[in-house]
Amino acid sequence: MDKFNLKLLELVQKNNRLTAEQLSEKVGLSPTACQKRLKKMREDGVIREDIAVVNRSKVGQSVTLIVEVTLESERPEYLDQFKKTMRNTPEVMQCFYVTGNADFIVILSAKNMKAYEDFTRRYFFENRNVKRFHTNVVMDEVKLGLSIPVELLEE
Amino acid sequence: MDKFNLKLLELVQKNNRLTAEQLSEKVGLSPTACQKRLKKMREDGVIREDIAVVNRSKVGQSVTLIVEVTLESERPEYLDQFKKTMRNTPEVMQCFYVTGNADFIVILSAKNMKAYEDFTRRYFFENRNVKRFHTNVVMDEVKLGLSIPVELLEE
DNA sequence: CGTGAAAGAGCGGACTT
DNA sequence: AAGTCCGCTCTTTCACG
Repeated sequence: MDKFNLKLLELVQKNNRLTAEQLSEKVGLSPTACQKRLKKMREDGVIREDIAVVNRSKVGQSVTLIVEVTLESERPEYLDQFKKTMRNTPEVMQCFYVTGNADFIVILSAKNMKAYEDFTRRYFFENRNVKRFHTNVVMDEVKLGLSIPVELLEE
Repeated sequence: MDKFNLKLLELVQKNNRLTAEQLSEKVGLSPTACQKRLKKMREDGVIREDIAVVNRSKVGQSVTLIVEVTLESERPEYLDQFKKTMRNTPEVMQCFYVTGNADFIVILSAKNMKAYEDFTRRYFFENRNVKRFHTNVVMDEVKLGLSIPVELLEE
């Protein structure tokens, strides 16, 4: 993790379709060196995945919700079961197991509030292990990213 | 937005480095048709960006926190000021303005708890407009994505 | 890490349905 | 309007210095 790799990460976190040549100009290495480094970071799992981000509002997904979920029991088998369900549920974009008042924080996407109501029925009300949940409706996506600022990274 | 585009979106949301040929096999169109469709979706903003996702734990960012923030005043000028600060703060990965108990939900990344403590001092305790905040420490990133499930999309 | 050649992928034009 | 085929160009890849 030297400054070249950090610079590469900074760039590809914003845009992973830059060519090796474009990267090389900004990084100060040869194109091939950039590619070799990126390949290694992908193999090592430093770069976890390369994805396209879709604009929700352009594909009929107009509401985003953040739900705090508390389970009846925090026994491992119930936790794992809940995690598995969240992973396999398409509406769920993100899910975190957390300390604090709630057990899970779930970020999900829906076509409209009716669709979310249906979701709560299926996954929360009909799940005996869900003790309670509290819904926050997103009014403004102030900032939305998965990127890590290079200022915070270490060599 | 026909079924071909939806299939393409499904694929590139998981991996945008697939070649046009690989896509064509799964989609059932020619490679060129896939490229043209993707190009158009990028131009139209349906695909918003193409990014590499970095594994935080491998670059010295070991803790993720989800914070519910309540402001003293919800007057527009204060809201906007807080939003602007969040957008410009590198530690903040995501920030949502929400209805519910809190005003904002902030997802942020830090090197360790000490670094988060410093963060709270700077941005929460020293901000007179922050009435209270509640921190959830992420123990497990169960699911982490910005993707939209294709099952939910409409043609 | 850089160079250079070979293989592969992307891009655009012309033609077809 | 959209898809396919084909050829050119740019990119990636890999062996070697």
